[in-house]
Amino acid sequence: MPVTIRDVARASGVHVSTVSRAFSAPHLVNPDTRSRVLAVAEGLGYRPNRAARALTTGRTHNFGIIVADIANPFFPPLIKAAQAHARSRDYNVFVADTDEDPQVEEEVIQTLSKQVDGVLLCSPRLTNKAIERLREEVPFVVVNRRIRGMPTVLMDVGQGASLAVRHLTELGHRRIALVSGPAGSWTSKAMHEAVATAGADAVFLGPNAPTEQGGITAAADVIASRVTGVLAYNDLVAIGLIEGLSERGVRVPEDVSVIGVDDIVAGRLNRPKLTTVSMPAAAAGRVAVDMLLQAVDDVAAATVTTLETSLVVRESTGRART
Amino acid sequence: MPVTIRDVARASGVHVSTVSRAFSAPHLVNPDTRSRVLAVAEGLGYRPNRAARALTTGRTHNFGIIVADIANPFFPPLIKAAQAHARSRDYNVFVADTDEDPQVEEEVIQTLSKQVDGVLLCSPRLTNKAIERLREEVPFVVVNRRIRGMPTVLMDVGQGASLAVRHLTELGHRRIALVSGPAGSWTSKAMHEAVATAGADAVFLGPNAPTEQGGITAAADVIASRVTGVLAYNDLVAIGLIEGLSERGVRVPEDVSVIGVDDIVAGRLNRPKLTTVSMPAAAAGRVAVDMLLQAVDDVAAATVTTLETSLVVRESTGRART
DNA sequence: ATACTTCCTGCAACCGGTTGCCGTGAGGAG
DNA sequence: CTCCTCACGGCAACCGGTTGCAGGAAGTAT
Repeated sequence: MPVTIRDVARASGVHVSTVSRAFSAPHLVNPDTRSRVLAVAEGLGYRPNRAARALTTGRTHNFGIIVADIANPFFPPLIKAAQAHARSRDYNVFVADTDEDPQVEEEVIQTLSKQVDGVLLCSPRLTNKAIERLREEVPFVVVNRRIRGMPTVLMDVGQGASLAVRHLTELGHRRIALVSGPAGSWTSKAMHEAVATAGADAVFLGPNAPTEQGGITAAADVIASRVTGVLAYNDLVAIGLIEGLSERGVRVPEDVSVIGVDDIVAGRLNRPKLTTVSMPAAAAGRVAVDMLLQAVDDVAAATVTTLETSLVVRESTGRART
Repeated sequence: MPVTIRDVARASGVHVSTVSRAFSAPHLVNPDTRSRVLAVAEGLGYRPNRAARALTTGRTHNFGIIVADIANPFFPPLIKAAQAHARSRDYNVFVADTDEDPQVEEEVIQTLSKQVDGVLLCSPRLTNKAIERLREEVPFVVVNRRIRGMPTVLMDVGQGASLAVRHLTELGHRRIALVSGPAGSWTSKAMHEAVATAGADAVFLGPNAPTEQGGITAAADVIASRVTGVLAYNDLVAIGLIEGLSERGVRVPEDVSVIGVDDIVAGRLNRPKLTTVSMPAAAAGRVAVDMLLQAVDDVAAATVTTLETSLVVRESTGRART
């Protein structure tokens, strides 16, 4: 029922190969013939079948984006930017949610591998080994995780953490806590290292769940540690922490300053408005797609792009009481 | 380089058609042969190419989900649920963001049409006419918009609005405002009608931008209208409204009760925690995929599924002052 | 022993495009 | 006028699978 290239050929009195070339190799066909063919195609409502084309060209013009949890507010802006950028390059994108399950992640990569030219792995949960192996089947670009020899886009949370600590010390805070996230994540490590070397008197609290509840729970530890400035693993934790502190009569920012990471919408809506390390998620999405486009024809390239983060000062940080 | 069905055939000494059947029609091949073929395939790391398969079967085993804005917190849970459900039925999903642009929406549908078995249109911005036309090319299921003769999943905001109004009247509020959203949206109309017939003394304020800023701006109108209960177009508006009211010295819920719609994360994080009409987004995603699966082989079906909403009472509503 | 099933497998066409190769005819050079 | 070049477009094979058809082998009924 759908109109194919042969219908167009028949209707315009040329061979299918000519129709094909009219679309994908214009310089090889007489301008008059071409415009006639295009007119007929238009009239018939013909659209080239990309899947069929992929069969011979080996280019699907599709990408895959794999994330652990679409509903995590950190990812949608990244996906949105990546998708928009891909579209501008005439690529469509599959999006798959692995529900934090490495097993699912592997399966998804498998089923996607033949229908895409490359995959964006956002904070993958698979082991390095598994990723190396799957790389044989489809090109990857990894976001927010360091894997040797693989094209990578990193958002420099370490640098962001330094910014945050500097901001706190400039406000006069001497004792600072890092309320960290799950043990062993790349992000946690980078933050830990940055805070440790930032030259302040630092205490490390955690691991904690990377959620609002994790922050609420951590409030007691923060109070016990007698710090006046806190850098939280992410905005959700920061928001929970502020809530936990206020339940215990500690005020933000009057008594304790709190900084989050991610700059999600909820932080801007929070009262006090959250001071936070803003992640260049949209930029990361675009860069990753660019690297994917490059990886498509130049398999060897294994660049590492590191994106700067920035500090957004709002209302949850203030001068230390003297 | 990737291993094909012919490689497997050669390596296991059978014809390609036998390999094909070993995978997709097991009952047609001798159990011994089958297990031998599967073993060889496994050893070679063979994966059937779904795109190639689609060419002959006419089933791509892909769906498309089209939304106006992935970053709108309402959509990710829906996408997540739809994707997970689709995966359990062995379907992959494309996700496309149209940036609220009907033109882009149409283009995206066009390029996707041949690579998917159906498309989920979430709150489409296209005209009915355009959608009817595109329907010729690919089956649709429409979410959150009413289009005659088309499979549809609706979340009953009207019923949710009734719930909200009833909650307010039970708390003793006599004058109620509906702070509506953009003019002409299906949602706005449904809410308007529900509030108008809910039997309270109602005033209608708007149209407003469906954002936090829209809510802040509407605060003045709300105060001027001397209501004590408000139903906002969505949670963002409600949060903005609460902020706008508090800037003007009006307290929530002591002076005015506010109810939102959507139940986004930010509402739960807000202070006061937002009372809201919760939308069954995940259920909608699952149901929509089920309808899509059905539409794939039974083009005629044009069911309308309406999902109930529920009221989540938190802290932004309270008893009217007597 | 013959005829009829049933089960299994091979053959080859086909899905919708792409592309290397070749033939044709027009135009330019000599 | 002849020869060469080259732009154009047709032919057919191919991409990786699927599937209707047919045929051979084995089993069963007569």
